[in-house]
Amino acid sequence: MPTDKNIELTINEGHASAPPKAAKKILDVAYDLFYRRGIRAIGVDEIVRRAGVTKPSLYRSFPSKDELAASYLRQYDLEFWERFDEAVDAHPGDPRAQILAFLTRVGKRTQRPDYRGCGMTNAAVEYPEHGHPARVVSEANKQELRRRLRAMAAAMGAQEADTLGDGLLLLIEGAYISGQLFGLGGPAQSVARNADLLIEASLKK
Amino acid sequence: MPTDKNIELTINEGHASAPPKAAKKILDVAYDLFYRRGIRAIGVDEIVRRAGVTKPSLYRSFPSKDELAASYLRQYDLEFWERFDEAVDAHPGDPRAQILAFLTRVGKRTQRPDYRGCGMTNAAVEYPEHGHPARVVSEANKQELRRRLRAMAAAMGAQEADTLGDGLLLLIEGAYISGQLFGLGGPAQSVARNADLLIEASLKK
DNA sequence: ATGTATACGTACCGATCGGTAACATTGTCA
DNA sequence: TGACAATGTTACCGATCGGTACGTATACAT
Repeated sequence: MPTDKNIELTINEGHASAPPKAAKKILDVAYDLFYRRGIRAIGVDEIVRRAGVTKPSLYRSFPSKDELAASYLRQYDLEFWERFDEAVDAHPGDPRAQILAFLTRVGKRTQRPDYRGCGMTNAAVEYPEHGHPARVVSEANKQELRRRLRAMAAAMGAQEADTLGDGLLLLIEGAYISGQLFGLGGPAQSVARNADLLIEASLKK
Repeated sequence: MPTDKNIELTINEGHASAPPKAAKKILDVAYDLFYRRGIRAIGVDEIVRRAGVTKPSLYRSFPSKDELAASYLRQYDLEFWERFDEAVDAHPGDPRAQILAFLTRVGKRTQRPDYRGCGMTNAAVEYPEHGHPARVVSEANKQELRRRLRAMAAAMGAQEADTLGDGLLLLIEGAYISGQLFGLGGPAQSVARNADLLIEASLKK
């Protein structure tokens, strides 16, 4: 009598001998399709077809397509913070280097041929209605990102720490969007350089 | 035997005594709905219903929903450059003041309760497929914006003019997205201040 | 062996999607 | 009055949308 399969699925995983559950295959396929082509653009039929399962299997693990989309974003959230913390951990006690390491990697990813930006950002654009399950996850992720960027700006000793933190967030969001708008050679490749200039200007007395 | 009603509609308009054409009502309603709620989220039935016309009228003036979306964006493009040039014309020969005037107004607009970002940017997120009619218009708009920002950065005398122009574009796109993600009090309100800092840093020898 | 619970599939639902065929009505200008 | 173009009306199309009722297969415990 599972109360919430989606959550169970994220905390469970990897019993070594457990057969590949249908829910996992569904979420994996949904992740890929939702991210690459958009949530509204993908129907549940295509998801179950490519996952090699049937529709009732989807609706036994996920209460609705909207909730499946929210589960996709929760998974995205996990992997996002892995990437973020990887850059942070690489430069202990040096927030400026942490930011630049993160943005250097973002800038590189945006130059990949089929880069599709940030799944969180894209979902918020697709679902402007407040309270939509997917949007709720997206907003929470961005709030937390903003909080951390402002904290890092303060740790750098910026005079207007909140302004700098927000400025970095604007550059990041701009890189996500420009990456998928311009493709190779687009403005997103200079996100780290511009962040560095902005930080420099914000630290100057 | 109209070859292209959409274009005729933008160059015509305003015969004073002409009865309000169906095509105009359709485009006006589509503009509002597509911008506020998204293109994929709105069906043609809702458009014609709210426009007080019928579906055949829509398809007599627009070959498809995708082309209607493209027409909406062409209209958006016109109004966008009106706003942009308004800021430019207010400060002749002073590109830095032009940028800041434009960004100050963008920052203010992002703080409105139901701000929905840039119609161009949103359309590109909704339609990642290359060659989609809506995306084509959106990409052209952004290419031109990039070109102008880089030219203005060069006119300011920035050492890395292209880097600064691209940095300003990143801030702008970030403001569009953050405006609809965070609502009131979001990071987009500081876009002009951050742009000013970035420009300052880029001009310093 | 038999009950029981879980996992899965077949087949279907009403609603809506974008788009069209065929015809009636209107206003304008000659 | 007649011709024409624009719009409206009604009804329809096949495809797809998200979602479900219901039967079946499998595994395990007793």
